[in-house]
Amino acid sequence: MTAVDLRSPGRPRDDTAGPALLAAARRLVIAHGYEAVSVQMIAAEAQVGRQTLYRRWQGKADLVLEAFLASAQNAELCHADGTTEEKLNLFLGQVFKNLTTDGPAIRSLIASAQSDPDFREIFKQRFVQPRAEIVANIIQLGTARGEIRNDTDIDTAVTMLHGAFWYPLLLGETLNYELAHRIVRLLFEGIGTAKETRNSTRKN
Amino acid sequence: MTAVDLRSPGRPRDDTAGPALLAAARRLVIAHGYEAVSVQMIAAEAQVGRQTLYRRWQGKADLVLEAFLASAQNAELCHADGTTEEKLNLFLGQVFKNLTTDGPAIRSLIASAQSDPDFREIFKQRFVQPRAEIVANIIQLGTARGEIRNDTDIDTAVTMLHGAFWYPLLLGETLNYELAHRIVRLLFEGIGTAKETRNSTRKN
Amino acid sequence: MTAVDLRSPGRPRDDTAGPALLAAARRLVIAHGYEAVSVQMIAAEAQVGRQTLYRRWQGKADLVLEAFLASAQNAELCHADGTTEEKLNLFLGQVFKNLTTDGPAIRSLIASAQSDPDFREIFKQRFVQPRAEIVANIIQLGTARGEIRNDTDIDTAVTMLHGAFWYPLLLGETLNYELAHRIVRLLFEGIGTAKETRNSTRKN
Amino acid sequence: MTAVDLRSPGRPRDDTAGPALLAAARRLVIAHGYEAVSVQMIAAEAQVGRQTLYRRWQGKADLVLEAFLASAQNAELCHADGTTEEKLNLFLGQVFKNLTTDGPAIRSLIASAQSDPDFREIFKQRFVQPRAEIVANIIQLGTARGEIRNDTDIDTAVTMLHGAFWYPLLLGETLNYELAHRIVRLLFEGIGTAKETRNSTRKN
DNA sequence: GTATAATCGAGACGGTACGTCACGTCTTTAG
DNA sequence: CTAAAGACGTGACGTACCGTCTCGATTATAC
Repeated sequence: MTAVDLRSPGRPRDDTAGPALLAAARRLVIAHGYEAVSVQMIAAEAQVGRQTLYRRWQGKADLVLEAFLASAQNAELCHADGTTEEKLNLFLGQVFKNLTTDGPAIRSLIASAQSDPDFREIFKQRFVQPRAEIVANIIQLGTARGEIRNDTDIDTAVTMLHGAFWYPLLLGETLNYELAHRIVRLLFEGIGTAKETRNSTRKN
Repeated sequence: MTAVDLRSPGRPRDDTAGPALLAAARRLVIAHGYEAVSVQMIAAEAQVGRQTLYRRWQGKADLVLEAFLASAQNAELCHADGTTEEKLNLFLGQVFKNLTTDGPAIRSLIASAQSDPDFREIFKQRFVQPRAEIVANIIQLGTARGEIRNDTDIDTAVTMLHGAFWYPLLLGETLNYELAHRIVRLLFEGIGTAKETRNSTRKN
Repeated sequence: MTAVDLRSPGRPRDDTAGPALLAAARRLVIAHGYEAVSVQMIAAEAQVGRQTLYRRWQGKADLVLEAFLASAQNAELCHADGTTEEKLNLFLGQVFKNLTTDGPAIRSLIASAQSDPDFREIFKQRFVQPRAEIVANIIQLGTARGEIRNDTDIDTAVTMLHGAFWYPLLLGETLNYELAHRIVRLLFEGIGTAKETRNSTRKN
Repeated sequence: MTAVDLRSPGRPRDDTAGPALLAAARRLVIAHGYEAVSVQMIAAEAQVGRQTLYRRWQGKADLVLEAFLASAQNAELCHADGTTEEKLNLFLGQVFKNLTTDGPAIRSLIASAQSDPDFREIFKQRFVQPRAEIVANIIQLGTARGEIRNDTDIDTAVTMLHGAFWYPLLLGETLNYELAHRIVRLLFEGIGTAKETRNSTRKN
């Protein structure tokens, strides 16, 4: 009774309002795209007052971002067995699957992210970083198992792997399993013929 | 001599107005970002009527896109001599250099591109495609010269190379020569150890 | 008691905004004329957002009309004593007095009214009709009192009396008491000499 | 050849352009109303450049006014025989007939006239005055013939007669022969009963 | 109980930018 | 020098959102 009750007086917030807004935002942005959706529409869809939204988020961008971060959260797992190549295939395949539904919306997001550095930072931390770490882990494990060259530049590899799907995503091209496999394949093999010259050229 | 005179009647368009608008748009968007710049401001900066802008472009997005497309146009051909790797390094280096100044603005652009499929298509055709072809050519030439494996999946290679800079660009990370080199290096070498197994696995 | 609370939810309209807009409109239109006054100016003069204006009226015409309708509203009374002729004199005199200040603005109004049938209808209902009824009442009372011929065509009489001031008003001529008296006089006497022939000519 | 040729050099004005513009203006204003017709439309309808219009008139109002003044010119003189009452009936009937077609357009005109004093003056001189004189003449002749009381206030009578049709015209009501007759009748008879008291009341 | 206080939906508020329209002027080539 | 054509700068229009504010009503704790 003493320290327990720190709740402020007054009517407590409606716990259903937040989730309802997130869901509404997701639905509408997927349906019509970020720009075409107004704060008004989201609040109406959630059957909530507009002020209730502003009480919880800074504005549209803030809300919509969270709506999709939440949805992308479940990109965990991937601690599957199999070779490193198989694991990367699996990872990329899953990412592609998610982006098939959310793609346009995610595009909308990264769009808005461009106009706001803070937004971009949050986006990186909560959306990009986790995925980068998964890939980094897979690759690192691969080097330990001898499937990945142990002088591999992991950061760059991660960058390329992700770029390989961000790029077509942003251009509105379809992401399918076949592309995923081709990307992973290429990443493993490289395009060069002169494999043995590597050590010498690497010097400088 | 008869065929010479195809000019339409009426006062000809002011040839300085278009470039002035493009330049003004570039300047302002670089300075303040896409969202913060209004059509009014651009017209005023260009010392031109607002209607003159609408006579040449659909709206702000259209104009600003072209402003940066034009600036990127001079990504000249890279018919430099040297090995394929050197050429790719050079290409990527140049792209990075351009993006160092225009990066934020380009980000603004691709942002807006997301909300409009038509816009995205134009963006692809005029900004992405030309660069993709340059890289494709370089690689193709490389296969002929034996520097690139002749079973290389060129499309995927191009995708990866571009993704490799779009990705950090959109995340607001710095693009420098060192990254360019690392990307090209990795693309050549691949990350896999089992180079000899390639032909067998490639079968399916 | 339950029926008392019919107020709609949401923030109530600012009761000062409407009158402020009307007053601003009146002031500006009198000062500069209808055409020279923009919606922007009126809103600014009233220290009110432009949208607040559009929330209450269809547009400039609508607002300005009401601004002058309101000002003319106080043309009620006239339930003065006296003979019918004195009452008509009083009525017409009052109308003239009002039009002396508002004349130019009213002209602006009826001007715009011509281009919009809806506008014209409103104008009739709220500006013309009430006055017509006042006059009709005065005349009807006059017939009961034996001051007006009981076979008088009241509608036509009303039309003539009003036309008698609309006409000079629209032509920009001054309206004074003397004119008012002359009109009423003429209306009473008629211009014909052969008063007794009336019944016979009336037949056809 | 010497003194004869005072014509200025260069291409001569196209004499058909002016009339074509007037006709086009009349047609369009009758069809759509003054406000809805743009200078552009008139020029296009007349198959003439826009500048050609501005070379001959100040602007739309100027042109349209002349277009209808010209059309009204043929309000021929009504030197018909018959009693004064018959003549006034005939005159008013003709005016009403003209206004049946041109009414809406004339309304548009007087509308615009309100915003421009010069315009209004021209309108009065060329449209109103001639008709006023016709009526004045008829009445004057009537007094000579003993059909009109010789102490009649002619100016006021003229004003009332014209107001009697301007008023319903501006309110968009139909003008027909029956109304014309009722107006003339009322004007002759007056509405008062006490005809014999006239001379005494007239004193003051 | 009765304050006090924060929440809720609703909607008006002052702003700002948008894209359209018409204006009257200016600038071409052709006659 | 005029003609047709049409681009030019200007400025008002009405619409759409933005983020804030102000209501009455509701729902909790605190006295």
